[in-house]
Amino acid sequence: MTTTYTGPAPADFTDVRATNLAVVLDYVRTNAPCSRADIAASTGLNKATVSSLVGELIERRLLRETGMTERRIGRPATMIVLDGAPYAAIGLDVGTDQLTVIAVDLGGEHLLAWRRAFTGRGATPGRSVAAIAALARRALGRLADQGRQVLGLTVGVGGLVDPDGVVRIATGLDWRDVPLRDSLVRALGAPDYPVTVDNSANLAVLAEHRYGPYAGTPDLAYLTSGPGVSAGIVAGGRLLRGAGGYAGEIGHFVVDPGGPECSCGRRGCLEAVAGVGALIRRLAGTEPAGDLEPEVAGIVRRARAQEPKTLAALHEAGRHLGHGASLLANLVNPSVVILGGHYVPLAPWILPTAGEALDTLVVAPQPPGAGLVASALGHDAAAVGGAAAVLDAVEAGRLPLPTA
Amino acid sequence: MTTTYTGPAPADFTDVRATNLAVVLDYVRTNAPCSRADIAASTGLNKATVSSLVGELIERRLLRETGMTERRIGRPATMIVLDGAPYAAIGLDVGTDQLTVIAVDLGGEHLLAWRRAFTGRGATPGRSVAAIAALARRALGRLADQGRQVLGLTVGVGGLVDPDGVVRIATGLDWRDVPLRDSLVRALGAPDYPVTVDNSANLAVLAEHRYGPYAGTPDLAYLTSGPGVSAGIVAGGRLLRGAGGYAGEIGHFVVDPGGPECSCGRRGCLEAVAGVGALIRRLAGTEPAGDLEPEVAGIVRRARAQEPKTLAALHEAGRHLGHGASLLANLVNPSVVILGGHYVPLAPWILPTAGEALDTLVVAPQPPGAGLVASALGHDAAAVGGAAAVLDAVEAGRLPLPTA
DNA sequence: TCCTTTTGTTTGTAGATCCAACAAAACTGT
DNA sequence: ACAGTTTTGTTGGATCTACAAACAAAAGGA
Repeated sequence: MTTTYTGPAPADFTDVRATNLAVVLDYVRTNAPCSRADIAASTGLNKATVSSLVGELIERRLLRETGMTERRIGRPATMIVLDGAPYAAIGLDVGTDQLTVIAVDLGGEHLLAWRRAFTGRGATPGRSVAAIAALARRALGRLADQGRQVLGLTVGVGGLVDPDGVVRIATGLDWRDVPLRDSLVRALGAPDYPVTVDNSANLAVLAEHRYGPYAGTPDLAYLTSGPGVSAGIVAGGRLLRGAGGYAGEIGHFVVDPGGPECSCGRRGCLEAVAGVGALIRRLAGTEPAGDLEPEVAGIVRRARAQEPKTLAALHEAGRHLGHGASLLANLVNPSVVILGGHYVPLAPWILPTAGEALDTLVVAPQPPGAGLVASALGHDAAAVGGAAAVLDAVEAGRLPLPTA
Repeated sequence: MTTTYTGPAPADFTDVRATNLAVVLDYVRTNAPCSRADIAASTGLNKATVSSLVGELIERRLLRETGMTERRIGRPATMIVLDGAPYAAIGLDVGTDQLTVIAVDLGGEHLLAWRRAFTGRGATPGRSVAAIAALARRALGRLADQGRQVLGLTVGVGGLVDPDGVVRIATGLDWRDVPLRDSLVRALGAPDYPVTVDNSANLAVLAEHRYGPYAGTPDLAYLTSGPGVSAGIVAGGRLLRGAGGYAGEIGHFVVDPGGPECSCGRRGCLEAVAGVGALIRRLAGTEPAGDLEPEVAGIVRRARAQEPKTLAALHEAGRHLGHGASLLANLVNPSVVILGGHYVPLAPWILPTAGEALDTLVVAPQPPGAGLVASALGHDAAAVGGAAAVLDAVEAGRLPLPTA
């Protein structure tokens, strides 16, 4: 007899324990090194409870005591830090022209960061999946050599990804309905850690939410461009996924009905007027294929040289991007909209006009410092975000087994 | 010593209890009448635990046993239902031309539904607040006569409302920075139940989420028009508020750059091309002031008579509205976008073109039945949503005191 | 009349937090 | 040098809650 009740889930002692373990873990992550007394005072948990929680986390090798102590009056505190050694979280980003894999420990320290050339478009999905799995296996091997237990692997793809890890549409890769998660699970031999697939922009905003200058801000939006334009949104402290997992599709929002033609058949989509691919097409005259980075570097060079045509194109793209950002700002009201991906090197020329457009189009009163900023995390944001997603899951209660 | 830690909140036994009380309450609400055994079987809670929880809820007069029993083999069950008598939740919507107050019991049964003419524009905010308070007092008096305890009062306003209940901007009322919540609390004599203020569209989508045909769907968007156009979004089962509480501002999204002028100074805002106010201006030729309902009724009459100009205008408004809805669909990916407010009577002529526009503009694969629908809740949605907000708070743990 | 079935309570157990008291380990002052 | 102060972290007991299993209650069926 299957129950069809889908309302709120009942709670239980293990939930209380899991919640409080996560609270302690989160506190140590953001305030390390700290003492048990600090944790108790700041979180409101009882000292005895904190001792018990810290004890369990040490036993599970998530935390570690250091010999460090502060020179103060009173009994010296035994300081607690995250235990960097035993675990690793892996994020892997599938770009059109390269694969990026990043592994971090609990504290966010990079354990490895590899890039590999990759021909996303042109190869069959099967070959691409094999290449992705091969890179993942290499990273897994390295981490196994270090004696680390893998907490999870999250793969980012620029496209529509459903909750089962099937890539519905990824124009940059020419993929349709590719069951990436299942394929990877099979290729990696049905590992015991969770393997998930998500949209790259979703992962990038998770990276910002955990490691960026606005870390912990409950409402963030992230706007990025590979070949297309896509948004990731954190609202109320959680990733906004939507009913099918397809939230954040801003690329085909029409900002300029008379503008250039878009790959979707319409005219003046945000992607077509302010996407990095479109910028390259307009400024370099070449069809953007393969690695976009040198092309972007070329644009930066010409902008630095004050080339009028380049500056004008960037300013106009900025205006349109500000228009797109205003949509996010008005609909979701984030504390800040972060520009990422290839926009970051172009930010000095894009941001002024984009910020101006945003300010005139946003309805709500904006606190000072709100608005539009460039990401400080660099190109690996999506891969880092994949690792962040794994750590989010761990902190949400999926703790690794004790001494497993 | 103020703690500055803002991470996840520690849990406690009382949280477990509150959660499980809410689970039982929610189950009975959606499955009444039901027995203790039903609850245990469906929620997974232990029979003994359910007995304890139901006992407490009966003691607090939120549930009630009925004599009813089912004729089956085995010991007959004592059926449980929501206790309709002791409590009331009040929602009050402030329109430009009328006030609506609704009171419901725990089960959503309407206890009263009053409308009153109201001159929002023109009167000073002080006078308007006095009128709102007067209507609330009348409703409170009626409920007190019935011996009901008030669980809360939520007031909806069409405009930007910050988390403290200050109405930052409400163009329909000509308000700026009106501290409505504080004023009401004072006018009602600092009552012991919570008084809150929220955006009308936010409340309307809460009403849909609780009482509409899509009740319980975790991702919903609501698009409504008074004089302006505004959206309310439920994402991941929770209302999307944003950093400042200003989410859902879709009215000044530019859908037609060459279109008619908008009150905001730009051209072709969604509000200016598809707002009900703009429709009236175009079709009736009159400046929409005061009650919009008869004007809308006039448009419906002319549409029924197949008047070409009216039909064309509605179809065009529908196209633009579909464009606006596509933004919501692409950015937030709700299961469905619900058209509310004055759009409901116009839906037969708006929906076809709007749905068509939406379908061509939405990027994500849509499951059948998704898309655009007209609200089934009627004009009182925002007021009902105010009451729903109160009940949400109760079910989130703010249970009334036992025998208070 | 006895058995079966289902309901709801009772009784005891386990787990987790909290409180208060205490022990431990430093610094401080005479 | 030594007691007093201050802060840390642990220990034992009380409390609260959910759970499991046995049991009592109330019907229908044979």
